Amino acid sequence: MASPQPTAQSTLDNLEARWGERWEHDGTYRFDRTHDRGEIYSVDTPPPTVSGSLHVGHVFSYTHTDTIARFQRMRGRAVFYPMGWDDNGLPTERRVENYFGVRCDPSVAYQEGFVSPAKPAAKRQDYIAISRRNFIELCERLTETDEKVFEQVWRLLGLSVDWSLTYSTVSARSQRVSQRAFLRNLARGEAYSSEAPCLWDITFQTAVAQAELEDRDRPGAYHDLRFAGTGGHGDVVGDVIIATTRPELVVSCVALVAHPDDERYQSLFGSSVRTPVFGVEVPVLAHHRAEPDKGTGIAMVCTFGDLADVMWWRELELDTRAVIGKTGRLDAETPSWLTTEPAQAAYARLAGKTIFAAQREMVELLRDSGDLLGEPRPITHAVKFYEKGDRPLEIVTTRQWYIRNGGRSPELRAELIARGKELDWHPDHMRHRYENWVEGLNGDWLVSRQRFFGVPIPLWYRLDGEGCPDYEHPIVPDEAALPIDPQSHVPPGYTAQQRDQPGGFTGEPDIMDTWATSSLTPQIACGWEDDPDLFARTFPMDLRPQGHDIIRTWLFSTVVRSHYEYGSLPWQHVALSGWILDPDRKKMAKSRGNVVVPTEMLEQYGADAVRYWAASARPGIDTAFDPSQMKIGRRLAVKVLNACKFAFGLPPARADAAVTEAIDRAMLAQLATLIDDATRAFDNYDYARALQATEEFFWRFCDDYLELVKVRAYQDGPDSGSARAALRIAVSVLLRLFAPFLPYVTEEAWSWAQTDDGPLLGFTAGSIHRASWPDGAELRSVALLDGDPSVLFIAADVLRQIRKAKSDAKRSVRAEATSVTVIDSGPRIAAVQAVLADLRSAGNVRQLTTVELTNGGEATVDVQLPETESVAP
RNA sequence: GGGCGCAUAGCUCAGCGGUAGAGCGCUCGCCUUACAAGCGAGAGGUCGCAGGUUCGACACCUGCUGCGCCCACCA
Repeated sequence: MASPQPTAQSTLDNLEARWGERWEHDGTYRFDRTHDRGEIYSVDTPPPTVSGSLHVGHVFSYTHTDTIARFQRMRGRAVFYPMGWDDNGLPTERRVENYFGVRCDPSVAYQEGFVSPAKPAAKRQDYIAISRRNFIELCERLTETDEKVFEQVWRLLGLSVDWSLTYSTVSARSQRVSQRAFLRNLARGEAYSSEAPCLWDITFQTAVAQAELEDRDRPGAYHDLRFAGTGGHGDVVGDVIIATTRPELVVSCVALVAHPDDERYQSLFGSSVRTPVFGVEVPVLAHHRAEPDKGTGIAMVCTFGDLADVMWWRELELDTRAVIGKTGRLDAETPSWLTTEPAQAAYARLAGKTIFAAQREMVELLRDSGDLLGEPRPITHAVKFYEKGDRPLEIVTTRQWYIRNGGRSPELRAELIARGKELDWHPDHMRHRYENWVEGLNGDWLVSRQRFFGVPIPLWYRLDGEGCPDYEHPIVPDEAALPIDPQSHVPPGYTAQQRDQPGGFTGEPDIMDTWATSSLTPQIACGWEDDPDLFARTFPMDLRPQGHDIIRTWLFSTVVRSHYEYGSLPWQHVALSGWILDPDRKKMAKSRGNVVVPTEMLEQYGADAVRYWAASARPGIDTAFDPSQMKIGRRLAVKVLNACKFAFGLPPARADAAVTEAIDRAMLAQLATLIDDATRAFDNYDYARALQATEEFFWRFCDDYLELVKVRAYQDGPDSGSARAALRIAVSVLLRLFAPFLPYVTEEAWSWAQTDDGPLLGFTAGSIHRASWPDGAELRSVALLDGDPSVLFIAADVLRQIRKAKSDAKRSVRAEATSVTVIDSGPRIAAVQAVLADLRSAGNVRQLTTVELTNGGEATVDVQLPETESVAP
């Protein structure tokens, strides 16, 4: 065994910088693409959104993935572990706007060499309007610097990614993949465009998808409104009272709907009533989705107040009377269906107003007309919001692009649920969220966004003689020409002069939703079409790590795209990480202001310590941010260095030294079991259990085994070789078991060995992270372990009794015991006999005797300490 | 309304048919030739509640309670 190097250190100082540089230089984590698919382990790393800074939650979940990647690498797999940057989409746009004080206005001309203001304007409305091209240039500039910062954090944390594989979702290659996949969806009829009501965010001026919605409780009020009967269907027809939270939408009312079995409204079905204030005649209809318990049991259907309205509008084939536009204001022009002078006058008071203002005005109108019964009754109700927005969504009819996802097809839905069942979920119960989501889909996936920074939808439309686009037959680019921007590229067979001219063409203005591109990360990372050889070796991938909050978005959409393109899953395993909660158990989020900056944490505790904290959390479990766990991790890391310093400081073992002593063999037998446990846990993606088992063994190893054999290993006796050989094996194995969690200290200690013992038991040259994962069966076979593991437990028990006696007497642990008598059953006495010398030296016992119990009796350890001399009070 | 998860020591969490575990915190000790940023010892729990299965239940089953999350067309 080598003597300790002069550089051997027992602190964590500077390990990250030193080894980080070395790993980069040696290409320790470089992917070797010469392997076949079966020898490769490929990871579909989540590309973090590059719009600000990483936070503790990132550090947490990416560590989980890294432990698995490191385990697989040590198991001999060629690990394909890329990093991606999600620098495409709304978060980036927002950050660029605020960072530079600009906003994108497609009507503004491009400005060569645009320089942003030194300091952004204080108010959003004062931001400088710039062209789309200028805006995108700023997006690219900012994401580039953000990505450098992110990479530094990941390197410091010790992620074993191959940085040569890095991709970004807005790169030309990603755009090509995204557009190609979309065009193939289109060609197969999986993508289509449609003019239809969709959820619209009036702040961001874009349509949003079902997966991006969230409910928020908002105050509202029921307004009881009277609809006047029109008569003409018999004298029983009278007034109808409806309750609504959206009185401003009375002008958009197209029907009243009640349940077919609701006795209160039976006589009204088939008749019509007049809307208050406007006097528009609307039918009273029956539909089974109306709920007698809600409001007055009869609903005002408007185009469109909520998704229920859309459903009734579609199923009952109602008129369309929309007045709310994309800006969230009521149309300035008087709607055509208001034919009477009083109705037009009333609308004039609403025209052009925001929804909020229009509601106040409308309530006044209703009050004046006497159609508002009583006062509005305040309630709290759930309202749909875009998850990134802060104003309620409206429903606006627009032309949008969709990808079929089963929302309108039970057959497709069943196929996608079946895909979910094929997938190995870690933890398993997370599969319910997937099934829940797919079963609850109520429409196809809306992928077009009316934004600027993203992947353009690669289509043009022919314009007829009047300049109207032919949306049914888009002009499709050749795949070889991708990526294209229909706003600047000209379709084949046209000239630039024909853009937006009658008889010419127009480019699709929309971009794709960010999920439409990130749903293709396996294709992007694995080089779909661009590098068929790489693709064949890495796809379908092995692992998708991600947060459980994006099952409905990222996970599901990736499954959809792969299902279409390959008829298979994109990966076999998905590992879900939980969230980091602050100490109050709230989700840590930038908006809450409770975010801890990862770099500070890494500097304060060290990367290994932070990784220890992260890896202690069971897969999928939300975990409180807890610096005390990092302190424990730091302690563990220091302890590993110190234990190794001790082991390497011993005189070298002879090359042929055999493990002969019972206690040494017992320790190795336990070690073999530990290897089995840790390996099984890792194979099941339970890194936390592997860490816990290893850590538990390690502390016992230090406290008991090391103490027991220390003296024997130091001295040059006939049985010293056994202890030294066993220690060497144990240190080598433990370092490797810890390596996925504590890459820095294990690498440091591994470097002290300086020799190459061969792959099985000892140390191998080069990085520990390229060493082979230990194998319990091999350890047993090579070390010929017929050892009885209980010998170590029994010896540790007796040692504990000796320590307790000294502790009770307030003596030092090293204080001499004049005599110790172990009284116990036969087998245990035999074990004690086998380790007598070690027990005597570890306990500093002058005379150790054993007494075998017969006929029951109590097992005890009797410890005699010398009389104390004068003890000062 | 539907689904999922959780409930074990003061705190954070393991365990899971066979006499309740770890770390932190707390108490009392100890300079011990790897480690005082360390080491040793100790106190502390009717394992949410109620039934059931079993020779035996913290663990398995049923119901309940509380907390959290996911989903839902929320007039």
